Amino acid sequence: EIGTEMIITKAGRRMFPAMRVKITGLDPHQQYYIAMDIIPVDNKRYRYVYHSSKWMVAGNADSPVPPRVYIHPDSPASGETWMRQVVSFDKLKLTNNELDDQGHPETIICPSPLRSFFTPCTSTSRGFHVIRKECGEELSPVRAIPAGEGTRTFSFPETVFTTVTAYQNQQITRLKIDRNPFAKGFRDSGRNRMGLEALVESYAFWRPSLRTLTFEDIPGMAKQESTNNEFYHNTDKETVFKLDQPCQG
Amino acid sequence: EIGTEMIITKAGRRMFPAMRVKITGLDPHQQYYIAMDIIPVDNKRYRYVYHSSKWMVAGNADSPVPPRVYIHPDSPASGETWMRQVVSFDKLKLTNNELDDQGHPETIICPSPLRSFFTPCTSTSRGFHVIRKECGEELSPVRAIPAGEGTRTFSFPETVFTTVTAYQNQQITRLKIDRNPFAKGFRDSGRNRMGLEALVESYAFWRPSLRTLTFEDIPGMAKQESTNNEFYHNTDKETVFKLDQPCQG
DNA sequence: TACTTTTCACCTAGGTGCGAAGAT
DNA sequence: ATCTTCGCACCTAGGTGAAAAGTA
Repeated sequence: EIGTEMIITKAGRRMFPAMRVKITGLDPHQQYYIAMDIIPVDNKRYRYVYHSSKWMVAGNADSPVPPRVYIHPDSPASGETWMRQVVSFDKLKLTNNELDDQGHPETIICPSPLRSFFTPCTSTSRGFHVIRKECGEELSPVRAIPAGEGTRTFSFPETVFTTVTAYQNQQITRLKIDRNPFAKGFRDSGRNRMGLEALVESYAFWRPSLRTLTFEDIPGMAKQESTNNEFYHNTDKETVFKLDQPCQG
Repeated sequence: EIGTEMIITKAGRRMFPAMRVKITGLDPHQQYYIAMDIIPVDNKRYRYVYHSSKWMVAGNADSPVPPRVYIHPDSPASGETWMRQVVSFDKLKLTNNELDDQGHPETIICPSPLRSFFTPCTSTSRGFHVIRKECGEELSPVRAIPAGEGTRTFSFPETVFTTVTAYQNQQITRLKIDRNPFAKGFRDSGRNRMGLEALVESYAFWRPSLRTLTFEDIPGMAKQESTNNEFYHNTDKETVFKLDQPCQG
């Protein structure tokens, strides 16, 4: 699998594709928050080496950034509401601006390594959080998500990405231009489109466009789901950042 | 005062200007819904008579329409959140489509008289509802707002409007074009702009662009505020629809 | 040199009133 | 004849990557 790249800017840039999840097994009458954050895969910094088309370790990450949580704008809502349709995080934005969104952090999430010297490739993965709404308790974008009984976190190792300020891998640029409606202005009509389907296949992020959060034990929500959490402590980068295999040239 | 006009369409049309309110006196830690609906001023239907620039009674209204409530998208939220800034209903839309929004009535509100033969002038006024969030209770766009202890309704007689499918009073058209950014393409640069400030003054809807909902007794919220509710049972239309006094010609 | 920020043309998405066409 | 609907040009608002300019 190949980790994809996400642009980060000062003003905030959307992820593409956006995370979309289907939720099953909630208590229909219980209120829930749904939130998302991103966590670093390791404490390394990476740079893209063009001649080998590989991400290489290039030092250690910056000091950790204060936690930043994106609370889905429909929160809180009943389990029934959440389960009725696909939950999309398309309004979420990535930024490298530590200051600005302290005050009004509506739709902005902060990636861990910011203003890194080289292409920041301290790749991040996402955790999904489903929090039972307790009376009076309120979630804050600038506090970490409360761990414990009512919180359950899901993560998807294959949705790893690299934060960049400019795309490094040209195949990723092609995919973004081809799939993102807002980039239509850069599309090549006809030629240069060959192999795009194959490209999509090699990027796990794109392939199953929808992921499922399944709750089998609703009332307690105590049993923590561990979908490959070892992944995040994996020191072997090669399993995360496999070499791009050039598709056309 | 002169009642303004609002376009209604099948797809739904925003009100302009949108209702904006400031809320004071809520319990900061209590959760509240805020909702809005519109109610008919009387059961008459009106038509606009051009040569006299007046709205005249032209029969009775259609049978009443099922209640439709617009729940502010930020609902539910804490009193603190609601009071922090101005609450705007700019996403609310008016429609004459009874069927379509039964299923997904997110941002659509249904005016009482629909498909009326003449210009439907069964003017409607708005009620603002602030509902304390009870545990488990959920508000529905297709049910009437629950009356009683936790609900409090405000109404502003001066914000009466007439639902139309095409503007009748040309002065209102001028005001809309001049003030609504989305109608910029129809603006006359320079001339024809004289007297617009005076026009705004004569339309109560525009004048205080912000209204206040004040709660003096928070815990019970039992005392029902009656801001000129007699108005809505007033049979003298002349107090509602005064003659437009042509400003320029 | 190696990264980051800014600006820009080009899109999507959707809110305007107008005028022609449709409906009753 | 009177009202409603639809398509349209013209806006606002904002999401793209490219390329130029900035930074260290």
